[in-house]
Amino acid sequence: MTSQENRTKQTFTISQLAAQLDISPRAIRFYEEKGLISPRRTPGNQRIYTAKDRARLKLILRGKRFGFSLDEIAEMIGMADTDVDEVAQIEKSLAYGRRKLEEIRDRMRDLILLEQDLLAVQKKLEKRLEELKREGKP
Amino acid sequence: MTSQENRTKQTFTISQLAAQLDISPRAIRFYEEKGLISPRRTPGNQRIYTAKDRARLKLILRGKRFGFSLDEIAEMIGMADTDVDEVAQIEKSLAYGRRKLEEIRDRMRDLILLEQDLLAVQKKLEKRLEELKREGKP
DNA sequence: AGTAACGTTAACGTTAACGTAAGGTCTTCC
DNA sequence: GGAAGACCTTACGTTAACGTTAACGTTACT
Repeated sequence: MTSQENRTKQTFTISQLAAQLDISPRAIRFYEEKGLISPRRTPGNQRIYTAKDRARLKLILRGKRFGFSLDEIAEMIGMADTDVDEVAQIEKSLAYGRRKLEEIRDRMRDLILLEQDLLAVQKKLEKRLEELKREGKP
Repeated sequence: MTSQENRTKQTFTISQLAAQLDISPRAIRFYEEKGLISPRRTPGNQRIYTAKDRARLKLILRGKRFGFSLDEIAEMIGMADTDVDEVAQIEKSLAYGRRKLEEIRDRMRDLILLEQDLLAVQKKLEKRLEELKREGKP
């Protein structure tokens, strides 16, 4: 171990994290601008990300993959309106999160429907393909 | 039945459909520009939507809710590159659709993870809230 | 201590997915 | 048949989520 290497307190630079999560450093900085993460800094002002920060980023990306906007995600994880008092803010986030959980359950069902839709489309395409092939060489 | 009312061949105007699906007529026209739907027209050039068109729109909206872009959706349902020959196009769409189906299965798992993440966030928030309340009135 | 590789902010550019406004056409209903 | 209301196209505006320079500071290595 060179110096600052302590298996539990693994930290990353912005580009390391970006590579791991397959996004750009710019994207990560952008999420910070939006108030979704706030990593600590080195004395030289460079960002340092902990495993927790990484987990949060993964959550953000997951949310994104389901079409949630960054603003929505910000509310879900309770980092919005940091100017109001904390109790009110936390209660707001809790309520928001509960709504989003319901939404997620809806989406589960919806996802199944999407799957069925796509399966139906596939069947039709396969059928049409067979017809065309029969036409081609009868 | 007044005249053109044939329970199976229900048709809709653009604004009727928009209201049903809770989107704007402009959005529907936009999807058409993108090649996602192609409703028939009246002699006077107005769009008429069938139940099939409606189902397709629902599919589009479902796809959107999961973060698929309109271009991706276009490929999934087999309406892209209408200039190449049909067999090739259909095969392309089939392959694309299969990939997307896999993606959907991944997302199922992912959605469960997102749910767990959010539940974890909720627990933390609740805990923090209790702390704050204990502080407030000890 | 020099320098390559990486990091920082600031500011402008880009793209997808519509919104909106203008000006004209259809349909419907009296 | 004429006015209201819905529909049409065209075209420019808007917003979210980054991408892309530019101009400069920091870290790591030799």
